[in-house]
Amino acid sequence: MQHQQTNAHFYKEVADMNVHQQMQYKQVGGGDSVDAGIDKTKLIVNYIPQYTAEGELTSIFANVGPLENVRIMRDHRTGYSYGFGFVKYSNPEDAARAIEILNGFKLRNKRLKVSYSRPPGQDMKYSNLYVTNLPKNVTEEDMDNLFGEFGEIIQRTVLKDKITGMPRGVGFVRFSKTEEAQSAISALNGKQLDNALLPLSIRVAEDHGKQKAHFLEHMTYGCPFSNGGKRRFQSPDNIQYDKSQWSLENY
DNA sequence: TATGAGCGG
Repeated sequence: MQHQQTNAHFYKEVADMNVHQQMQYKQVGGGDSVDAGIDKTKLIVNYIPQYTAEGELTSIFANVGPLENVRIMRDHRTGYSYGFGFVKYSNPEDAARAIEILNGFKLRNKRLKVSYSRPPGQDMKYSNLYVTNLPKNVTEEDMDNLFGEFGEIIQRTVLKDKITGMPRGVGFVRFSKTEEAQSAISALNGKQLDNALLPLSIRVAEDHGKQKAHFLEHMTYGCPFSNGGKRRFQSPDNIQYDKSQWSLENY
């Protein structure tokens, strides 16, 4: 029984993640399964809160080692953040450590997900699926069992009624690859599940992100409280966050 | 009928 990691704080962070995140973490930590041709200095950061500036992300990631580049992806007109970005380190060892240390890092209302960026040109388009007519007692685990055989599930949610907390029979499943999502559609769309009133309906989810960015652009247009027609979201570099939660000296 | 933000320059 030998553990490589001895840091209790880090274990707690991992324990707080959901099962899928832990699987992903092990995969990255294990290395072999995702190695083929990836740039070991380039990371993708997901679940970046709105109103996070590049400077703030830099101040977090630069604690691990020197950076080449930090970028948060935004709607180019409104500046509305898509909630993910890229961090490039000078050294691959630092990038690996950043995954270990900062994956799951709590930033305001989110937990950052830090992982290696995929090689360019790998196709993830149309890999997010919108599912309806799920059984009313469906759980996240049921979703994993139902969809897991068609590929690597990146993320899934069962939408719940805001008041009762009961599943609404609606959910999202995001696969790693286009063809995985496609095969799930072909196999499961129209399938009658036990406990469900109607046959499953599965479609590629629409890209509401762009729509929302566009909508918000019109919100600020001509609004007396907007900043003089400069239709950009403020991304202050001086947002405070609680550094006490993640002292790097422990690592 | 639809979340939160999973792959750019």
